Amino acid sequence: MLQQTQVATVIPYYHRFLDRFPDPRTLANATEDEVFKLWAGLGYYRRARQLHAAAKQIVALHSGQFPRNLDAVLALPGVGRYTAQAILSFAHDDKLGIVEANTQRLYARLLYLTDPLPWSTSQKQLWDFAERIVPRKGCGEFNQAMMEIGSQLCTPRNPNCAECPLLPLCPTGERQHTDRVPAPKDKKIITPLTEAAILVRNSSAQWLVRRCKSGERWAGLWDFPRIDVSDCDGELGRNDKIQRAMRDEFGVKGERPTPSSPPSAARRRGS
DNA sequence: AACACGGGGAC
DNA sequence: GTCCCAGTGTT
Repeated sequence: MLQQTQVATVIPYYHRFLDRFPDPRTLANATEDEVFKLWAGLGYYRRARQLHAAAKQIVALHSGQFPRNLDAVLALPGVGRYTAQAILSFAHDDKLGIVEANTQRLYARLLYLTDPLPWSTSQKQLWDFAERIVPRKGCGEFNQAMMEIGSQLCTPRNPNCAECPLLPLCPTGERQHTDRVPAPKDKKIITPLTEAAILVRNSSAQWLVRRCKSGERWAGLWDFPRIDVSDCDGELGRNDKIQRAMRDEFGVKGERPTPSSPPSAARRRGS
């Protein structure tokens, strides 16, 4: 859950999830639908599917006991080097380093690493550093302490170098170069997109939904019929494309607006 | 190496 | 608005 998601956001989901799925076997026996239900709203839904698959793998290959060995943990779906080494260092104090958002930024500054962080050469330097600095004992606590310094003091903007115990060891902080190390990421280009969602309800208050196709956003998830109308010019063009999509893509015969039928709010808006 | 994946927090 | 978040898997 914590992959690319802030701790404070995760906490309520985490409690509800563990309440329902307290161990790998319970999770493995659940349906995907129920797993998704407790994940809904968190985003990155692939993680839910992978966690479910990981639970099944733990039952199938490890008798329902979470594996103790690095290669076995790394082989779980959705578990990469960071997650595997975090788990084993926290849970068993294995002597393993970690690089994630917080320690990546902190270690880049301690190394005065000016290369872009996505470069494989940068990643290697960060992981080598992470593995080199961990103590033989108390490694898990050390890793979490580094993450805490990264998140509470060594922040992306305006880090609190004055209160940082590592300032004497930090060339970036000493030179006040925290605004250029690590190197700022390339600006993300946003492509404008306008979509229409079509809400169809029958007399039993059931709503029409569909499963998103692969290659499409939210592939495999359920959604209202939804189409890209970015290329449409004005309400008439949009409604026309929506009508066609309803018929051709979704096989639904839309009720044609007639002058006699009272115009709904949705129709007026062209939604 | 670059990209997709999601929703929200912080400023 | 903009940047970023306890990354991973795929292309």
